[in-house]
Amino acid sequence: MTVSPPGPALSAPTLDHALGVLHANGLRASSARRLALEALYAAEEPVSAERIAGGLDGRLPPSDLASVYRNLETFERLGLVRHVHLVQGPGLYALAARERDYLVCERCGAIRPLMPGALADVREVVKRRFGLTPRFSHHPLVGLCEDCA
Amino acid sequence: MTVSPPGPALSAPTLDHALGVLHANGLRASSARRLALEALYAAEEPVSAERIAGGLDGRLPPSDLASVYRNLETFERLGLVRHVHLVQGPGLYALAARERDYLVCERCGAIRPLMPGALADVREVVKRRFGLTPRFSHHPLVGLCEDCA
DNA sequence: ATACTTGCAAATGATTTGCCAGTGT
DNA sequence: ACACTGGCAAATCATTTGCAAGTAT
Repeated sequence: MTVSPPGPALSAPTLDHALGVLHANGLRASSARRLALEALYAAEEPVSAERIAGGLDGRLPPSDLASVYRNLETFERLGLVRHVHLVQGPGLYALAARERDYLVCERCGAIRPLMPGALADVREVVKRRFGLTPRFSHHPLVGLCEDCA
Repeated sequence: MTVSPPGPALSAPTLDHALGVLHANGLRASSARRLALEALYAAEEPVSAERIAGGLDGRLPPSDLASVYRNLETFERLGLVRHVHLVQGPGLYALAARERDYLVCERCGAIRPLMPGALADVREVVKRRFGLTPRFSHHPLVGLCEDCA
């Protein structure tokens, strides 16, 4: 067990770390996988599989969409990545370390990422009262924003 | 303005009432529309457009799926019907008077309809804190149930 | 060498759209 | 009559699956 190096290691392990996790699980570090991971590290916001396959609009070489989906699923299984359903449009993927809770307006589509913990008490109330633990990072809290209500 | 007759009028207006609303909006009481409404009145639980088109598994004559979707949209516009997205599977439709809030497990798909008001305080907290008014009757509260957590 | 992977095409599921013939009023 | 509707086929969008050819280890 090694000591984490300084830098963004804890909040968002490096690409090398991700490749290490793949290797540790008997999976290969193919160029397509490297590319998908690079895209995820490069993107500031959650991105769709389509945008990853498009090389983030040309910033990176393009790759096959079906493979991107397959690899994203693999990354999720390994705990490296998480995706969120923002109600309209495709699912969006981000590094697990960048996971966030979201609020979405069902009418205008406005998306609002929240600070970690902002919904902690809501989650706790729902869990205690109904035995269901909400994951607003996967299925956001949906409703009408002030402008649309 | 007439006085509501006794009976289930308020909680779930009759089929005749629904047809009256159509008429009052210059829309026709076609047989396809009658059928879709009959299915909605007959169904105990929210139903998919597909099931309505199938005549509720044969209980009623079948009709065209695309038309069912178009008519359900019309009914929603008139406030007669509401649909809910239960995360997996197609949208489910029910008479507006039968609208309910739902809890859904993202893993096993378990669906739990709630008593009216059960989430009133949660909705209120989210509204005050973030300006977003959740509609758990349209997009349920999603998370992990006790068995899956 | 030999699994694991990719890339491409085709299938899937839910819903929408175009269009013309049919029908309620 | 005449606009509103229905029915049917085709299109869309996001995602999945099958499979033969390619490639990391």
